Amino acid sequence: MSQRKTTIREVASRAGVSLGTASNVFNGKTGVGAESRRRVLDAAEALGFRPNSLAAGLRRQRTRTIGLVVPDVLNIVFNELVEHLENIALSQSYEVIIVTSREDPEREHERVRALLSRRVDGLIIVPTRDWSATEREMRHHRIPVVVLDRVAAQDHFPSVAVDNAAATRLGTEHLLALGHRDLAFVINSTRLWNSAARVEGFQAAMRAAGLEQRARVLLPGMTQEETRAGVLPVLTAAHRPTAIFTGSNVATLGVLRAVQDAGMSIPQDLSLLAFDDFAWLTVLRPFVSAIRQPTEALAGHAWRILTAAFETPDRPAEHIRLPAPLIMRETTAAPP
Amino acid sequence: MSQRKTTIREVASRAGVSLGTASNVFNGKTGVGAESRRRVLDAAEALGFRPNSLAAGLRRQRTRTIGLVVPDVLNIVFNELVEHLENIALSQSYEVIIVTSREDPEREHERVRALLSRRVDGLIIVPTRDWSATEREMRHHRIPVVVLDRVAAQDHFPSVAVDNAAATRLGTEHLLALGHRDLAFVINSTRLWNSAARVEGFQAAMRAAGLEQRARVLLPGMTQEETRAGVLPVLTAAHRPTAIFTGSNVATLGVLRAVQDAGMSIPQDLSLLAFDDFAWLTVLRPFVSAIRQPTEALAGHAWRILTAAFETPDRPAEHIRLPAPLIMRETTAAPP
DNA sequence: GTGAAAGCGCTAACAC
DNA sequence: GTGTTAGCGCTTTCAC
Repeated sequence: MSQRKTTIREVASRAGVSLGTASNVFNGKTGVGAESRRRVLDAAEALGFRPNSLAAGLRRQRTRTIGLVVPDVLNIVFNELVEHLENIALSQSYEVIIVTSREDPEREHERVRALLSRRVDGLIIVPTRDWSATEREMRHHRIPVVVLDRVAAQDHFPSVAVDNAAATRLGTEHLLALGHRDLAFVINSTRLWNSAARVEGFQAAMRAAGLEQRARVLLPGMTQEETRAGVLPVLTAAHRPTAIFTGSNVATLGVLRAVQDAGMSIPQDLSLLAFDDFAWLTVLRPFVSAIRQPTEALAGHAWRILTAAFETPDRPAEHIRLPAPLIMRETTAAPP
Repeated sequence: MSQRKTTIREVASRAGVSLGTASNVFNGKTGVGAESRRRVLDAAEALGFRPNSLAAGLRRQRTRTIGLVVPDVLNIVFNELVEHLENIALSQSYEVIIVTSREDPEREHERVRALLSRRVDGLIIVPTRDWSATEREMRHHRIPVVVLDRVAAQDHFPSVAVDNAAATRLGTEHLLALGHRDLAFVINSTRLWNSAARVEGFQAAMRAAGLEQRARVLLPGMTQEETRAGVLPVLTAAHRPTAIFTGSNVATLGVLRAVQDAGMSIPQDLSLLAFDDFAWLTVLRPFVSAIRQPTEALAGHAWRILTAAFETPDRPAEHIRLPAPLIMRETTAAPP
């Protein structure tokens, strides 16, 4: 389609210098005469020269590109992570290529292979439930990797996330202090390690209060619609919970719909505490109480660890866990 | 950092065939013996061969990659567009590289240059307010481009968007039919062509009703916070509007905050109609009436036009305008 | 300070 | 059906 792009060779010849000198100019190498430099830059400008990063990457064996694998790009938490990571990358002249796994292990594996083909220098991944094939691939290729958000108890790769168990323990204690005894924790699945940790924190707090048999855990599914359908019967049953703690924003949305279907009001009939906070929760009623993930700090750590691995490939894996603050708003009150 | 990756040459030698034959296998070329093919595939598997797409792209002068430029990745409309475009791309073995301009013309220009350096085959862009430099760059490089969402009256490049003026005209007529006479249209800026069209539709409907002097247009700024600050005084003034029509989701968020600050209730004190619809609008109260953009159809058209340009570089620019349906919910009622 | 030349990994043209 | 070779555009020695 497009006619041939101008090459560094053409720039050099127009500037009357050798190809090597032109290359040195574009790479900020010292030892190029001021006059030559100026002429190269002028020629590049005149010709609209855009260096071919394919060729540069091939030759240099480094692309200054990192791959970012997220389950999807509609989830606010991942959005924020992407946003921060891209800003950091740009400030250090790196590029980031975003791919999505859609919670599908096969697609995840395939997307990672595509990233590997592009010869990214490193990978930051929010893994799916079963990412063993992906993980094996990454290890085989000995590429620096940081696991973000959906971390396991002990990952082979360095990892960064919030302290999920501590966060839900704190939230549960808050609900307990309000007087609630029948609590339900709603989350998509416990096959995600971070979800499992959230459930654990909930159960630990209930156990500590001597309430383990009233600690219900609902696992309605990965989608908002499944959550709605799964939670509705629980809400309308005789012994219904007086408070619900949702473990993800997808679960929160599903529960809100179920509450709506059940014709209940929050917090009069039911208290609600959500994991993940964002703008709409503070402007439409009721203002939902939530646990906020410090996405900017998470992104910062992930980046730091990844780039440190570029310098020192065999450094021991760091595992960062950050606290997540609880923000009380209108949806948490004493039980009816 | 990483030791050398395995190359097609090593695969070929392990399979006992020539480099060219191995290449033919990976590119699905006909004319390779079944036996050779099998051995190449086995060798590749055994060695964990990942073809270097930098080298392939360099040689082939095509990357099967398209660049997608969006203002940011936190806006739900752009998220949906990204999501759909990535799915379409994948289904046709294309890759998409997403970059964000953050509403900054310089950053936009710089990001496009990066995309050009990567030798993407084509570009889909949701441009910033003043993208003349970016546009010039694209034209200079003669790369296929499709302008998405933020289209002008007559773009040089093919464009796809909703029919903004028709959508706001429809919405305004609805508000008028409810009995409102004092309307305010709130949007971030009219420097975006699509915003200008939305304002026009609003004004056209007001004019048709003989109400042009009561048609206020508020331009509080690009952020949610600026919107809140700019709208609040209007809400608390003596002659306040009885209905507000917001021209973007950023404006909607800002107006909702201002309404909150003013202690008003919707729709009792004020009606609200929003441009852009999404999940949270239907689950938190009040359920906001909105105009929904058909993002999947928009993405589909953009893709179709771009890939058509790959085949036929000089085809005349198509300009698609889709209708956007109005979804009435709880925030629009008769004036107080 | 500058230039010549090799080669990164691959595809495509061509010879066999 | 298979092998050989040139060369995509760049960076990087290494001479000068």
